[in-house]
Amino acid sequence: MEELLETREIIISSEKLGAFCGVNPAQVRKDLTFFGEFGVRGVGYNIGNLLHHIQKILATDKEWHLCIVGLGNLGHALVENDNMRKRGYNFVAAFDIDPLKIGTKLDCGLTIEPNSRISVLVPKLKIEIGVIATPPLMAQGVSNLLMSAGVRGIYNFVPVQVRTDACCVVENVDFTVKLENLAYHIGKIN
Amino acid sequence: MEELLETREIIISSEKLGAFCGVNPAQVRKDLTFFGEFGVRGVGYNIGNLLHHIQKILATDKEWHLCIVGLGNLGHALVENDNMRKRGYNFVAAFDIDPLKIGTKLDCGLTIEPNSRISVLVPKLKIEIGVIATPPLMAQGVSNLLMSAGVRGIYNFVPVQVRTDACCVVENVDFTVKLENLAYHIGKIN
DNA sequence: GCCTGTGAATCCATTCACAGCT
DNA sequence: AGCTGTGAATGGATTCACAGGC
Repeated sequence: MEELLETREIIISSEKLGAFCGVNPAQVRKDLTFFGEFGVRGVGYNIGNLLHHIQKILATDKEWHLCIVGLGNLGHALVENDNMRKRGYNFVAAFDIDPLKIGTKLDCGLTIEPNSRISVLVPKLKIEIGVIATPPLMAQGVSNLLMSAGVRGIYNFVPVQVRTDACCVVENVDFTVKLENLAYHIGKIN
Repeated sequence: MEELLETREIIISSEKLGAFCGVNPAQVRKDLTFFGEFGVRGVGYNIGNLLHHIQKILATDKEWHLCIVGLGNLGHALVENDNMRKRGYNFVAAFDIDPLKIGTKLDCGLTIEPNSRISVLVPKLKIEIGVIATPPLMAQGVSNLLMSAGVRGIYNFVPVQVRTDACCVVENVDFTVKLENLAYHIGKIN
């Protein structure tokens, strides 16, 4: 989306927007009007303006504070991932229970804290989203810690279903799901 | 799903199956009958039998050969991930261009090979799926290499849209998509 | 009686087509 | 004339409800 700003155009039609991301122009308009009227009839959508509104809607106009729990390879990969940072998702704390890891400084500047500090650091650093990449058995316990510390959402990379209360949203990631898609499609072709 | 095998039950009803994964019982039946008649009227579905059929359908009854390209933190996390291995997705080769990494032995037993060996190792090891976790600029080049080497699917962890020919399926992973979901929901609540 | 398999009914998302604004 | 916003039409997926087999 940001790419569009780099073209010299100021205005874009639902037609072009649709072509750009592979959907029907009517779809684009329906979706957009669900949130408000951002276009001008007979003209189109102001790109900068539209982007601003979308950011508002997706709440990507603000900077989010995240923490990572569990610094195995995956945990590391996530904290160092600057794609997230670029989009406004900033890791401001890192937790683990391994005494060997605690105190270690990460490339991104964070120092690994013990899980026991979750309850104090989450409120202090205004952490809204907890990302978990722990061993499976720890996932539920860590989630509970995060929730009672006041986290509003949990991004779960552990292949385990995590139970939460209503005030906390969960998104699960399971790498094998998309692999199954691939496998299914490949299997169908031959 | 496998978890169900561990319960003492042998037979399960569409009702319970639905409850188990949060869908309507009729949905369960419709979906299953699409592929065949696996249940017994008045009784239910034999769990072991059903699992077998599903594995057949999803082609998870066979062992898949994968390779990883790009061994940063994420690449490491993926190859070492035994959740994939358990489900039949086995990494049988690892590639990188960094001369410092080439020749290194990974915990999983693989030795990192230079990208230049992709074209020979993919056919030799019968690799069907290539997983890419390289820097963004390399992603397209690596994909081309993989495709011409005969890979049937690409699992793309790089935040870049990769073009492929029809004979090759792509699945893209972007960690920020689910973060946007979280952010949107959290934003709506308060 | 119980639970599957399935046509019919319902719901929801996508698309069409046009009225209305610039 | 051009393009948005939107009711109406379409189509696909979900759910209902019951016939058929255990």
